[in-house]
Amino acid sequence: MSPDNKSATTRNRLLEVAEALFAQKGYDAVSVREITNAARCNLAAVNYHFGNKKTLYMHMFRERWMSRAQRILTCFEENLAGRDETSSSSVIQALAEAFIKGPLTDEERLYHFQLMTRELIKPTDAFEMVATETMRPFLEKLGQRLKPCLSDTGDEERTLLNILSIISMVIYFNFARVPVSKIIGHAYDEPFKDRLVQHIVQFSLSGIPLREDTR
Amino acid sequence: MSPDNKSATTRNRLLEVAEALFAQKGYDAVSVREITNAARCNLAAVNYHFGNKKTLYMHMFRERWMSRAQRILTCFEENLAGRDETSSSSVIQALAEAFIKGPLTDEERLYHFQLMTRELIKPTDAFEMVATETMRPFLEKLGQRLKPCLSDTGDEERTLLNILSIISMVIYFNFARVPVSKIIGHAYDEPFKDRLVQHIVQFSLSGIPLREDTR
DNA sequence: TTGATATTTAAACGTTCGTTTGATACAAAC
DNA sequence: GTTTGTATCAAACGAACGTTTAAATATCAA
Repeated sequence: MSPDNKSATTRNRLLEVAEALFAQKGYDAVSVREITNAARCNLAAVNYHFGNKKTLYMHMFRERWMSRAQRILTCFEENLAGRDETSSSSVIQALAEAFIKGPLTDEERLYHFQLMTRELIKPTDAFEMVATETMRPFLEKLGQRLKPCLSDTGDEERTLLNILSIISMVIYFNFARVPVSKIIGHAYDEPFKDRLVQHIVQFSLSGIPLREDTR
Repeated sequence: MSPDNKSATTRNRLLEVAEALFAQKGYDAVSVREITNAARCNLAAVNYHFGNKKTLYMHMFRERWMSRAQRILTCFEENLAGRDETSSSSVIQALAEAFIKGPLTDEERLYHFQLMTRELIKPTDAFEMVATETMRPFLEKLGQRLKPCLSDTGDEERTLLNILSIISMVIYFNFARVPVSKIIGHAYDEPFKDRLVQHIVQFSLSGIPLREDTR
């Protein structure tokens, strides 16, 4: 093969279509024939390049999912670089924007969350890989950014729960786009994404706006 | 068949094991043979009682998932009946407890969220059914309870986003139990569930605790 | 007890699955 | 020109799939 002048090798096409199909349908619902047809190559190519279907899945997760997660993390830090890094609202806004607006196309973001959610429901070896190599470092970095902003309650667990709650909103408004769109009544266009980011920051900082007599 | 003296009929056993298997593995990963073996009946029983595999799935969702969602809703209202119904913290606590502690066994709750999450990733006809018959009425009821507590910002959309944010935490801390457990460092025992409920209420009411100079 | 109906059974249907095989094409190396 | 290694191909393998069939069995009112 020529070294890497063209990235659309059979191997790369396989990884690309495998990701789309596995994300949309799930591992068991996608056949090797479906993948190789979409990648315009021979049925045996999966076994030649990756050994078997399962190993193709693992390589796809490592070479596509994790590198994209890295792009989100990079985006988070770039968002933060242009702002006041010691402000809690800056950190939260940078986080929410990295996920909800972020460097990913709508399609990429959809696949990204579909794949991760499938792993959450029924973890495979890919989940362990992602947990140790991507999630934990990300949580650590996020914790380092946020802890200086939090009032020190002396309760490490509470701090973690607060961080996880922010993440829960970011993830929810990303992954449940279809039902959220239906409930709110319009699509995930750019103004609405801005609105969502603003809402997440505000909710994280002060919760829901209450009437004084109903606490 | 005798009317309903014993509920462990072949039909009911099929619905029961189908739910567990579909939740754990997903529709495509479960074979009819696996279901009928687990239900200790003949391979043809699925087609005799339900016509085909897909219809078994739909019946399972209607007769098991939705009736259980109803139990959660009932639990929410019972939780609320014993408290100050006009207090926002009471409403949020009743909601969080209904889901996180709730009337379901750990196994039931796991299946419940696994099935719903699979529908969120890749909706089937079951999702439409659940959305109109279960989710929308639930959201309406929750809105009626919460709106009197919220300061009237005159912004209907913001109110909806606030409600969805509370729901996002409730769902996240339920459905992502495995990674949350790993991150926090211990299991979902009763004290931790109480802790979670308390955290969700507090976070919803006032967000994260901040140092004054880092807003 | 009989006849009708409901349910269960073993066996087979045709299809699709993941994987393997052996042949072929095409480079660069010697 | 031959060798060597990489890549692709069509064809076939056995296994498992969802579904169908027809016979056997169970149930129960008349």
